[in-house]
Amino acid sequence: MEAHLPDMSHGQNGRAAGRPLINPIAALCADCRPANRQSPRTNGGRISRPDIKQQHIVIPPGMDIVTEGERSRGVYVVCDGWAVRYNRLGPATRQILDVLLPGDTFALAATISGTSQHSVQAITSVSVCLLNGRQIVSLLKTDAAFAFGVLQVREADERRADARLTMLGRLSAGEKLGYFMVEIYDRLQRRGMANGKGCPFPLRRNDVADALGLSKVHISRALRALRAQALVDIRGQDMFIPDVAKLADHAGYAMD
Amino acid sequence: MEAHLPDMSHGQNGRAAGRPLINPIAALCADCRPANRQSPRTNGGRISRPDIKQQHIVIPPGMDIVTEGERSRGVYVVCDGWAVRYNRLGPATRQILDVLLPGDTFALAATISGTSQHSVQAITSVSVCLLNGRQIVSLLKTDAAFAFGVLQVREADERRADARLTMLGRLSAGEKLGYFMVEIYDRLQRRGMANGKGCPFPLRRNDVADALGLSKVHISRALRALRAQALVDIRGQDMFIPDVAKLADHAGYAMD
DNA sequence: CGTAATCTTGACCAACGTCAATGTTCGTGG
DNA sequence: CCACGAACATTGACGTTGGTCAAGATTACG
Repeated sequence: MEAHLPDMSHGQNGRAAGRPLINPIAALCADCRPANRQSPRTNGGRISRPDIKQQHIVIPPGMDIVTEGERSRGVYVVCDGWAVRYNRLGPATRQILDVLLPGDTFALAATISGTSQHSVQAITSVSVCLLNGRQIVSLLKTDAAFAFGVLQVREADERRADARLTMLGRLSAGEKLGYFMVEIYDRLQRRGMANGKGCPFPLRRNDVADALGLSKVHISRALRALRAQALVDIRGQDMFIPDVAKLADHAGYAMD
Repeated sequence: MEAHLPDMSHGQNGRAAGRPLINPIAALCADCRPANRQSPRTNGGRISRPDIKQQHIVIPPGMDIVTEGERSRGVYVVCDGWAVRYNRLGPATRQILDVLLPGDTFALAATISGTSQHSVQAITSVSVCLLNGRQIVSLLKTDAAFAFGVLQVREADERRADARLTMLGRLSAGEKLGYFMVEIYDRLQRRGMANGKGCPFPLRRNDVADALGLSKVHISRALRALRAQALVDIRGQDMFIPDVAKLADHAGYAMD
């Protein structure tokens, strides 16, 4: 696999490449989110609006934060920990749609449409900030700059989703696994949550399998192959990537 | 496969189920789009804004309308014909991300971020309306109701993308094919472009293969199996679905 | 009517899934 | 500190799905 999957960067305008996109919804919770404190950039003077009611919740590992079909309780910001967004297809089958990392938001679509179309499960212990859905919607309907900022983040998410679809459709198991891991590494690295050689990785083999549409047994085999090529390794709750560029190249992941 | 994939409906609020979401961008081109004329519902009095410059273009089958990496030329509305949004992974490999039908829009993300991350190819002869990107962006930045409407459509698209990811990851070839066809039928039917038993289907086996991550040979085999079960048939440029509910059930597609 | 493109079919093969046995890790209580 | 059990991970053996190759059949179109 030589060709590269589409660019995953968050560059927001050709001229502003390199500046990460600020999520205006996550910014509402800037005071409570460690990942935010590290990038106190401009966001139109809208850091921390006291009029949006907030509620902090800590969810233990394995528990669902929102469930498919349930009525929206508001918009969530992940302050700490990892979660996954998933769909269930049967009692023993699920597809993980995305991994949610600190600084990500979820359940906006559910808030706009009324009910959630997917579940979100805590992988580690997760601390979230719940924002008042009604107020978010009214802000979106009246504040164009806010709505535009959210739309920008949405479009960037859509690119990531497109790239994930491409890799699910066309890569081999080993490439999928490499792609998945380097994508997570890259996202964490941009948030200052990775060092040059690795980052946390609390997902189980089963979770990885559910994200890539493979069996957990095959994840073991594919990982062994990647390990043998010194592309990536998982030890305990952490992943190590000896040469990020090499892994990205192997998986067709465009870094910048 | 008994369980259903997530609901694809465009119901915009629990209370407003059944009313299709209006795409505010497509509405700017209401006067030129057949599919729009059939649903002259309220969209805040914003039907047809003469101040957004428009240009009509007809693209012959097989030609790219936008190309990955190229600078945005504006936002497009499909007035007539079919196109596909895709990523190329090599000279002989591509992944189709979505099928674009009359009434759909594309290249908004490219307009917001500067360059396009994917290509769009005409399947049939396609007639599009090109809207001025700068003016769309300035409208998004100043008109909150407009931006909110676009965000709503985006969220609905994201649901469809989530469901597609789920099916790509977890369904068998036959289920994927059934899902793909009934999804297209459903989308056309909502736009009044299908009768009770079928609809146009100008895609080649190769296109279907590229959309589902399968080989074109296997598409033939899977189609034969579906045909044998009287679930769906393709004859020439049209598809026929004897029993839509039965096919939807087979593929785990949630109709309403 | 002839040529090119597309579609179908069969034969064969590689990738991945499933099952089941064995290792490993980690938390818990003695 | 050690013993135990539960959850998770790895490995091997084997079956199935879907890919590849190549040869006809069909369709579209000049």
